[in-house]
Amino acid sequence: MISDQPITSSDKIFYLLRNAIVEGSIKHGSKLNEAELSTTYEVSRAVIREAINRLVTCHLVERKANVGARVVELSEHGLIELYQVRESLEGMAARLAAQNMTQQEIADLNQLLESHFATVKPGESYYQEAGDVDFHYRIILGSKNQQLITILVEGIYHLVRMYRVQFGMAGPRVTTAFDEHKYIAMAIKNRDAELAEMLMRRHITYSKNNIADKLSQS
Amino acid sequence: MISDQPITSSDKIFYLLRNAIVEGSIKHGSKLNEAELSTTYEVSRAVIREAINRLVTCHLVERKANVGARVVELSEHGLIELYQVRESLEGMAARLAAQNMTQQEIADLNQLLESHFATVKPGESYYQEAGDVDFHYRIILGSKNQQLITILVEGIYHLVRMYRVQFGMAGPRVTTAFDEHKYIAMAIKNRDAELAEMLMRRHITYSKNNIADKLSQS
DNA sequence: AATAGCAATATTGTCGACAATGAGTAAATA
DNA sequence: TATTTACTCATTGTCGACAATATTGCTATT
Repeated sequence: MISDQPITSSDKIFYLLRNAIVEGSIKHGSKLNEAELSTTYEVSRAVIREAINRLVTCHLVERKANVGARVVELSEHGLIELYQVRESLEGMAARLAAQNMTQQEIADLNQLLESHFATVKPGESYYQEAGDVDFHYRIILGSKNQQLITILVEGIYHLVRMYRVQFGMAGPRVTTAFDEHKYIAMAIKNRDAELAEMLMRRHITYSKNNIADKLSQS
Repeated sequence: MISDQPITSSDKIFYLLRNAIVEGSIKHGSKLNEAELSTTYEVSRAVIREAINRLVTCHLVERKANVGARVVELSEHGLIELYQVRESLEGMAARLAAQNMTQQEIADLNQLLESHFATVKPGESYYQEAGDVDFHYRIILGSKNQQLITILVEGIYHLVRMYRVQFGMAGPRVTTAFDEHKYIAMAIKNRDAELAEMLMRRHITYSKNNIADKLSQS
């Protein structure tokens, strides 16, 4: 799979801004001033506008006519909504993955889990961050449903990452999440679409509740 | 709910183009030439670009750097994928609607069904077109999940309509679809989220299969 | 002092021109 | 004749300036 790297100016600015927004160096809810960005990044306003439009496309930014663009607001309520959508879409992704992944892809998925099991120390948060995302991505791509892949990879997942980073969601749930992943992988291996969907939905519901608990404490 | 009408030039062009694409007067898969559109609609290329970007946002158009924008291609395979996503998202919408719709909204929903039942003659395709969409919209909005609403109303549904129009999907299934709607509404009225989701998923699966059968005949 | 209206300013929307890139064509070479 | 290469043309990307709109701050009036 050849990934076309950023050729155009707007591309670069888009990636820069997206990173800044996800990482929080541009705060959520803040306004994006075109002229200002234009001078700081040393490109024309047209480029900035183009980049902002692409940010709108992935739901990281909202724009009002004649008023301007703002980074989306983050809230506990918004996070719940996001996870409800994830539950629905990734459940379907798991179902389709059980039907459509090749034997090779399934083997790779299991190998990924084993390598994680080997390297991860209990209580370490590495797994949650990189490994978890990796696992979910493989299943999403394994669905082979382009519509689904686009919505999740280009739309939802940057928002998910934004919440993870800015709400500081790493923490425990490492080992339990690992087991959940294991069972999902097993269902896929058995080509049990029903079960794969159900387990994935439970997996996401669990982590939603886990997050909601944490937030209400703080 | 106050809907802000098209103020800006790009707005108008966006709506015009979207209509033309959905209705098929701009063919699926065809290229969008910026200069050409600019002269026919008598606006600058900037507003055309803006409009095209918004079409990209609702997945009706795809753009490649330095090459240009094309209307998405329609195919039987693409339609199946679309309906899988609908099944997943609208299932969740029905679940949430059962939890979140007000008593008033539920009453209105039932009244809508009754008025359809009164006016619709068997074999008439009116119901499929307007009534079906109306029913589904109410449930989507009833979910009260903004993320979900945006994805479906701004993204998926224009594509659905595009397939409906251009693949000529009206046909029968009127009366059976009506019954399915009735049972979904009942589940929502009883606040049975589980059942509402299940029935909605089945409803969409049925119509997917119905369409697939038709297409393979022709 | 509070508010309404108005003027000044800041910001976004739109425009036409130029630069950069891709696509198509014809000539040149093997 | 097939293939490569250089050139031309068509199309998209980027720019700075101007127009239209929203926001802000001031003044006047009650």
